[in-house]
Amino acid sequence: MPRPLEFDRDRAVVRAMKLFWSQGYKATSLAALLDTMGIQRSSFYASFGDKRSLFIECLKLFGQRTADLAIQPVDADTRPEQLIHTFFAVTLMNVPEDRLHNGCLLVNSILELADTDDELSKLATQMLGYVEQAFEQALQAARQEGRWHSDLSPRQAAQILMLINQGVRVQSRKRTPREEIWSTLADALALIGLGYLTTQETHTHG
Amino acid sequence: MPRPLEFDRDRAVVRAMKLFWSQGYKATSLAALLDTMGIQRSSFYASFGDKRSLFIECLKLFGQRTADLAIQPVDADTRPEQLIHTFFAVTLMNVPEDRLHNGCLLVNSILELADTDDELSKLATQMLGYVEQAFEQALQAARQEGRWHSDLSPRQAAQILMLINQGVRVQSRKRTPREEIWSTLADALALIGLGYLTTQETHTHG
DNA sequence: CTATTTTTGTACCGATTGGTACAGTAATCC
DNA sequence: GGATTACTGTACCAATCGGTACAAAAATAG
Repeated sequence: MPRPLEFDRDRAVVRAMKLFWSQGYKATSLAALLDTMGIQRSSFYASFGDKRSLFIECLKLFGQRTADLAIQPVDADTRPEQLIHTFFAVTLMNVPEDRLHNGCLLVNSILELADTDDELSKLATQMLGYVEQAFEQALQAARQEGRWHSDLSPRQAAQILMLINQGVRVQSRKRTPREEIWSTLADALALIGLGYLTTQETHTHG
Repeated sequence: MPRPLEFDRDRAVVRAMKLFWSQGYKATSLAALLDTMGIQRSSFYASFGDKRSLFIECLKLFGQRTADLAIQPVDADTRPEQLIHTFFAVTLMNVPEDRLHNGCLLVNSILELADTDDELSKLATQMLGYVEQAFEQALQAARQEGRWHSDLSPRQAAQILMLINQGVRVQSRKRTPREEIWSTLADALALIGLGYLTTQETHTHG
């Protein structure tokens, strides 16, 4: 009976996410969202209900994607160095210039909304927590199978890893040169016994 | 001839700074500023010119205060561990609960304004750079006088220190328990050869 | 007193905010 | 065809935004 399918909903959410990612929640106006998503005002409220509701969708999407990257290679012969290396390569190094300067949507949102919208900030914090958990589990597994040795517990190492990760996202939001971020990151990882990166890494811009 | 002095200008700036610090630049309305500063609209524009100009003053004030804390103890017998320890104790640990959750105004501003106001974001980045320079100079001096030994250069260590610092500010903007931040920080510092902190630190709330 | 200047207190401005309402159109099923 | 539903497009809403204008009051100096 009805007019068949909607427009491409998933694409629209991804586009909205990218806009929130670069501009922040408050600074992204509804008009800008409609423009980027390529839909009309009426369709927007019919499909997403609210600017805030859409933002929640975006946070969850971003968090899911990020956590997936941190879990991905769980086969028994990959060393944790490789896991960490891949994570930072995909989310930081092998990323186009403009996306690099966006930092991390979760970190950005936590800082922006900590005092104005606790609920949203908490959600972003929670999503980032999943990433830290993924780190910890990977290190835990690696330790049990003798693929990682350190004085630190997996928990401790994961926490420091998240500290470093957050620091890097701030660093990339400034316009710090790629190579400087990379080399500092490499130095820091080496200290936790997760050294692996070299400064001669290829820069594949996607 | 004229009506004598103004109101207390410095106090007003400090109050504005605290508001920006907790809420961010965009989320802080002029009405809220006037209320906190205790002045009238007309006086505001006469004394500060602009919301943006006032914010610049606040960034510089905050940056100056923070950098001073990082330079302060330069006498020849203080070890860099003590310098770092004091820095984090004063700016993180011995701080009232509400202020802890504000994070760092510079970091907050860099993230919030990176895409909407390059000039402000650059300014915040610059002020934070002074802090990193202070770290580096302290480590440089300490190394020359044999008070610090590490495989890392002072530059490298200062960069990692800033990475950790930024990570900690994000961590405190989430509502991570004080003790957890502190212990992770202690673990991280120990790795750069700047271990000093203990988890039994006194919590002096000012 | 008068002159000068900085306050206070309102009133107002155009622009933009997120959100609602609704008429018209197009695409499907029966 | 008619019924139903999802779209486009526009008009509109109250609220808030940062900023300006200006009259009245208050505090100094002479």
